[in-house]
Amino acid sequence: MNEFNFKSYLINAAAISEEQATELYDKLQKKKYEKGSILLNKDAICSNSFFVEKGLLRSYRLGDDGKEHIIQFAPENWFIVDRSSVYFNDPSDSFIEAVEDTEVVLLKENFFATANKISPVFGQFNDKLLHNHIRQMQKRINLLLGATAERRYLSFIEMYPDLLLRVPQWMIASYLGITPESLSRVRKDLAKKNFKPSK
Amino acid sequence: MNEFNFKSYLINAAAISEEQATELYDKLQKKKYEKGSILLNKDAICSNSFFVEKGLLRSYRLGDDGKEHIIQFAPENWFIVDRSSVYFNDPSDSFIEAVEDTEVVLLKENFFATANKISPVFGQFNDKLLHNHIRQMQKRINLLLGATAERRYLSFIEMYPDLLLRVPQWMIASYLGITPESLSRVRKDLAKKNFKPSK
DNA sequence: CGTCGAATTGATGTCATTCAACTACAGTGG
DNA sequence: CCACTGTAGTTGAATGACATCAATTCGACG
Repeated sequence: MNEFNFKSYLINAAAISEEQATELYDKLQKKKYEKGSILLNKDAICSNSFFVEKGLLRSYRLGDDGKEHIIQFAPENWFIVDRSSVYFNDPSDSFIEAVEDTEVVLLKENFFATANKISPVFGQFNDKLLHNHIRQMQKRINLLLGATAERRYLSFIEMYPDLLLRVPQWMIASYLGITPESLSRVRKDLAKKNFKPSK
Repeated sequence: MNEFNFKSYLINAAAISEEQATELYDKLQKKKYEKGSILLNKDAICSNSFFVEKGLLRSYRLGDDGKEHIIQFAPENWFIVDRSSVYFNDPSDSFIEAVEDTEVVLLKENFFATANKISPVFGQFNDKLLHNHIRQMQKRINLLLGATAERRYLSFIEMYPDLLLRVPQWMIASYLGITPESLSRVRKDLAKKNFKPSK
């Protein structure tokens, strides 16, 4: 059993009883992916959410300029999914890929909808996830609208300190919307200014 | 009765029966705001959603640089709300302001939750609104990550052609994350390239 | 008619990109 | 075990996109 398994997540974060969580969890499909493998391809219809029990995923898309833009990272205890694709049944415009060897729980598109019939707690919890997602996206928009590369990077460190050590620098740059070269220079400047991300 | 009233919106967009819609609608509070008035202040807790029946609202926040960044426009038939503030009971970090004289329907924070008890259709509809919101935000993030000022502007025209004529240019610039001067130049270039936004 | 904010234009500055070269290092196969 | 290769990261110089600052024009409204 993993340190971060979906069952204890349900109990703790979603306030679901241990019996219900156990019953649900045992029915769910688990899967392992090797580093570098693709969990969702562009143009496919996303029919699962993934809950990460171990490892690290990322979702990204190709911009009109042909460059990768990283949408989200998902380390342990996070969900990742193309919600638009799931909900609207649209072909996805993004990829999901394993950054490390990763173990996930697969949640079919209707997981929360059907679980909601067992207990309304699930519906409420999904609602909470949606709102968290919106809040997080809004923060990101705020940063992209106003902040310099340096402030975006600092805010990234603050929000995802654990990822710093696990994600290659060029992916962080891609997430921030800058080039790897620029990020390298930002880091150099910060070092000069005597900044240490406690690593 | 307005051309765009919440009642017909409920019937058409939310697939709610005419009787239920009528019953609900008559209980709801309506309000008028003059151009320039503030519907929600920063640091206040947002306790309403607003549905615009007539006029135009915008929400915006002040960046760390002290500049306004526009988060959203809401013309007729749109909702506007600081969802994070409503859902998490956080003080809002944004403002909502009337760009034109505007008539709104006020939806208390628990409108959909309580309406859900009348019919699950309301819950489903709110879910749809949340997913639409997420999809729209994702599009915006994609643009901010990759696109030049010009492509952002073109995409704005495509998505909100009606707003072009109603919103002052500096607000569009603010929404796009560029300065009014830059937008002016972008437009000049487009004009030279013989581009006409069919106006 | 005079005032004020919106929009345009020009000159200049700044931040980030681009392109290219170079280093460091991990993985591969001889 | 060592050379070979490819990818990540760094650095420099030139370029480009957008910002800033300042001056001017335009148009709405009292």
